[in-house]
Amino acid sequence: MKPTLQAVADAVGVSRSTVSNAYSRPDQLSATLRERILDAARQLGYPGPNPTARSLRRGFVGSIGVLFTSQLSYAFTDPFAVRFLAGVGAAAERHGTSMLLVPLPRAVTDARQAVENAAVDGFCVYCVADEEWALDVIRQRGLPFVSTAARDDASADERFVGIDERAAARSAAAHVAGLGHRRVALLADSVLPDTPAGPLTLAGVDQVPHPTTRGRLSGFADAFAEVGVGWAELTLVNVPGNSRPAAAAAIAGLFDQPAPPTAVLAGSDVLALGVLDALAARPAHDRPTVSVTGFDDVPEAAAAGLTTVRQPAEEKGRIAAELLLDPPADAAAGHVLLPTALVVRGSTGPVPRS
Amino acid sequence: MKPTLQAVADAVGVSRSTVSNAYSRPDQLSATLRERILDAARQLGYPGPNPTARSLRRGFVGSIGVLFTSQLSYAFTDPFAVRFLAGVGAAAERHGTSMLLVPLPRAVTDARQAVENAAVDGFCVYCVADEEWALDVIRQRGLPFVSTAARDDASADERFVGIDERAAARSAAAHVAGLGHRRVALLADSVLPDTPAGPLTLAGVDQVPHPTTRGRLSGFADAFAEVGVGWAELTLVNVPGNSRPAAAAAIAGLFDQPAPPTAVLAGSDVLALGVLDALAARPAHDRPTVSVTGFDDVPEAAAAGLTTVRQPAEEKGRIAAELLLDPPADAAAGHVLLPTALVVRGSTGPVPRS
DNA sequence: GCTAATCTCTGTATCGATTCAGACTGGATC
DNA sequence: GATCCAGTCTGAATCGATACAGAGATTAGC
Repeated sequence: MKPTLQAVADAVGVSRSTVSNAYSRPDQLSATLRERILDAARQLGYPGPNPTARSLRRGFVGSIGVLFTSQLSYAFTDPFAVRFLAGVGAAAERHGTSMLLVPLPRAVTDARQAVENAAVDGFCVYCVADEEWALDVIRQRGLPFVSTAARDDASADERFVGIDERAAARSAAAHVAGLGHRRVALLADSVLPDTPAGPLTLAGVDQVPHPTTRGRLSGFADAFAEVGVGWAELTLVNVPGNSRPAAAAAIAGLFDQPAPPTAVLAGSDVLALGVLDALAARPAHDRPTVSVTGFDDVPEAAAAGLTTVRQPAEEKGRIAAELLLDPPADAAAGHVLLPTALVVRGSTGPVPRS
Repeated sequence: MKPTLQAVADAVGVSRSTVSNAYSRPDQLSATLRERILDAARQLGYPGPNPTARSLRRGFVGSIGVLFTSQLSYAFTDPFAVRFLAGVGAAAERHGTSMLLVPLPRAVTDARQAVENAAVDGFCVYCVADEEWALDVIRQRGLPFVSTAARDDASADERFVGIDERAAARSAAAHVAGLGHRRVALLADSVLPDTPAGPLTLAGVDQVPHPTTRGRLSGFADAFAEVGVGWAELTLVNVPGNSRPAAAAAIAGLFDQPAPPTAVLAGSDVLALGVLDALAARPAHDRPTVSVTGFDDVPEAAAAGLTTVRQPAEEKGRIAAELLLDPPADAAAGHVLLPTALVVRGSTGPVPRS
């Protein structure tokens, strides 16, 4: 059994308080006594104050949680998420705070418990799916949090960092529309929960539950509405999961249809790269010329020559953590909108004449 | 002030124990009473048992620490580290355990404190630099840990997962030696601590403090010793930090020297890619033909056509976490050696005749 | 009908520290 | 010589739960 602080106190013949002070408040006792205590502690093999006990008494933990509403391993697979984490990590480092990555079980009840049991002082919520229940739990616990997806019902004092998803998506779509494309497919991850991969008919974009996805699809639709292409004329394709293979599989059949799309607007670079994969997989003589756009501008996008919308990934993570760890006095400053930019590369071009 | 478990007990008129049981041991009380308690808790806004208090009493935390003996942001920059983390994450997920990423301040005293204060049940130590002090602290705390770098002084019961660095490196070097290269540069991250970038003279490879680096350099040296090229004839190049730009900067001057190396063996893919960057940065007419090898086989390596040594990254992370969370009864099983494979791609070729 | 087993629930001890009001000592101040 | 003060150290209260032995009430077994 490891000795406790009490054991050290007994060994030196001082009170528990004094030993505690030797560790946490050196100015509260004479240097000589402090040395004596530290020596005794070394001799006894006292590992220093127990972090958990300390947290309990102090009322804070010294670590922030990062919540991915999906598999934890996903967080490391998605290049955008990784860069986001890097940003959070940089801020955490600056504040001497640890990051707790909490895996969420599939079952909602278990997932709620996971959030309830996380020993953290606050959460950065990186949203990849519907997260409302998670925010409920966090609020219930009375913990501060920063969200990265704009929600309609967000109260004014909720901290947020993100982009104008709709405007950003619109810029990409306007570029494609400007190139003359009118037969267009929109590709998104988990348009509706538990829906199979492939084309999907939806009365309107407002049916999409996930705010980020809804925002991007709205932006795409906006740009095409402007050139006279209505929502019903756009092909919406669902991908279950944000991965290249999933996107490739979901889109594959589309190009063999009577009037295939001449452009595919994807909700993320990962999906867009999957589309490029699907195209590359076809024999050269049967490979349609399709314009493809992504979203995020992950490192791989540049290498693949993908036209995409850039958003500052690390910055997003860094600011999310900063907002959490060092909340601005002004509530308005707690709502940060980051800039985006359309990055045009080789993956988009004019409609081929055929 | 959030209500405590006691408050709920009072509201319902039962003992604290019973409320506790309602949460943690539903089988210890009648279903009806349990419902009554949970209802009251909801009404009062009780956030559920305080995770810290619970951890203190239970004696464990439910999370494992991942220790990077370097900047935390590095962990997300190095593709190999990211894949390692993904593996740890997958295992953590399986066990319902969280991962705590602990940033380490530069100053050793502060860094020690960070490890002392981490609320975790054990550590996966991903080594990027000398870690001996960290292991000391962990041992002192009496926490279990798994290391990924083989150390000479490791006691038999210490858990470990890694590769035979020396043999793996040797395979790469043997390939290059077989192609006829004799003027060769070895590139490694932080050969000696706090040493400037660039060529470095070292009496022998045993002077390198970091076991992983030492292992790989030894392997390189082994292969060349076999074809009659001694340690002194090899050019050792130090890179401060495992990054492409750093590697490019460190190697840049080398090709303008009288008898430039015809091959560069790098201690990691990231460094090797940096070498390729440095070469690509030169004007075409002044670009020497240099064989380059890496180590790890990160995703980018394939795209760049880099010859490298593959080691299973996620597997390493997964097994590290498994060894920690589910220790094998047999001590020998706690020491896992993963397979490696030489992957020959376009970045290596015969010595050009000039 | 009596003992044993089962089900619920309670009370007390405990996890390992931090906090804060105050006791004590030995100068400095006037 | 009384007062004040700064510097040290102590003790009791507290953070918010869980563990475990055991008290009562029921049910089961024979």
